[in-house]
Amino acid sequence: MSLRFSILGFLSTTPASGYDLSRQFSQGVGALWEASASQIYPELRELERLRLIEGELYTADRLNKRIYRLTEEGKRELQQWVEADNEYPPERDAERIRLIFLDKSSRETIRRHLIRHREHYERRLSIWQSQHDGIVDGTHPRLKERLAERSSEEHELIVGLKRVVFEGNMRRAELEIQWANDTLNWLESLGAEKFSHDEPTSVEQPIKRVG
Amino acid sequence: MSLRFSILGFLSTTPASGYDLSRQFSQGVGALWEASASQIYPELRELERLRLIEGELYTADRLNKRIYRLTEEGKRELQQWVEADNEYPPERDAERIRLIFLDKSSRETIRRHLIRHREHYERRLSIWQSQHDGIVDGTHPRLKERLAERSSEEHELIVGLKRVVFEGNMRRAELEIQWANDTLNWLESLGAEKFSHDEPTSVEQPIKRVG
DNA sequence: CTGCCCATGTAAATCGTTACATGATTAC
DNA sequence: GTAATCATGTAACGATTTACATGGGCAG
Repeated sequence: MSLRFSILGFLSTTPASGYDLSRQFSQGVGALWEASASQIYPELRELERLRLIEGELYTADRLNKRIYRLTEEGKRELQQWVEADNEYPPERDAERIRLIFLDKSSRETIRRHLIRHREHYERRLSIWQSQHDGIVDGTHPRLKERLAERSSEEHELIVGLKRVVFEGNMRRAELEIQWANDTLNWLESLGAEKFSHDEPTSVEQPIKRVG
Repeated sequence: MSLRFSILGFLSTTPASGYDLSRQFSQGVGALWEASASQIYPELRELERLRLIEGELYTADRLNKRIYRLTEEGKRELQQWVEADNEYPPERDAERIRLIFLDKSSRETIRRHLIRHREHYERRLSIWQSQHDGIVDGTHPRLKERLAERSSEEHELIVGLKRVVFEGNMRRAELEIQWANDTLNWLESLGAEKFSHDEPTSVEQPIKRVG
């Protein structure tokens, strides 16, 4: 159900077309919830059928697009969902499973995994960082819209909630990067000569010079 | 495919029945990869069909159970998978989405979410902590088995990999707990009197006394 | 006139959850 | 005897991915 409410959440700030949403769910909103176009279009139909959103055909720019907006019922359903207790997903971490069973592989292979792990979270960090920055410096376009229709005493809470969310995610990414570095250091510190079926190195492949 | 290889990984240490596996995937292994019995039994059949595992009927204790063990082909497939680059799952975080849109709710509701978040990770922490402890103090039964059939020079790496995995997860949990506390403090620090549509209080529900 | 972005989808397959079903053994 | 645990599943549903399909508008 979370895709449903992520869409409602987005539309609670501003109306949008399916295409707008599919771009947002692979970029902006995608920093917290990713979804593909082929998921979004059918969900929009279903949401309209349930009268939680209403679509209006928009032909002003000569393109046939449907712009969806929240209904009052949609607002109520969204509000109910955001307040409800979250059900945390089951733990499923493929990279940890790989590491657990990487004990028959070369140091170099383990190193590669840790480096890729670090790189993955460096990319994540930069995404979350840029979202965060847009929020605190006031350039985030939908946040602006959202603030515009709320009283100024509310602004600190509205901005603050979004800020702490992205700060939390940045801390997650930083942690993964640090952990990967710590683990790389630990790996280095292990006796380097012992059982290296670490690919054929210069030891295995001496350059034979004929005198 | 990760369930498949999590099962192969488990069986690479010790043979087990479907029932053994389904208990493990909701307890021990479940600390990294959770799965239900209804997922595991069909997957075991498929793995047997692919000749990656072999089942043997075991009736010694008067119960009809099938004990599965890895085939040589299964070992090779597992090794290949653990070394392969991990595909990180798309970002999908329902609790973050809720927080982002909780800006129309009372402080008390937001507080409740943060407290439940902290509690969730406190439970996770205790699970990961106990796995970790079993690994470093040498009481983890399957780790013992795994070490028994490997040379003693390998032991430091084998134990170390499992240790760093659970240390990493503990650090994740600790981070979430700290973040939740920081965010609770921030929430407290916000002017407490402003716009509290903090549940219907005595202000909204004055007791009307007929004179 | 070609390729890219806008715009909207469908179909098949995979993966996972929830609910249900069944029977045997063991502990109280 | 009855409840818990052992042991193995099936069926229906829901969520997601991947691949494919189609057509209009716009810039070089």
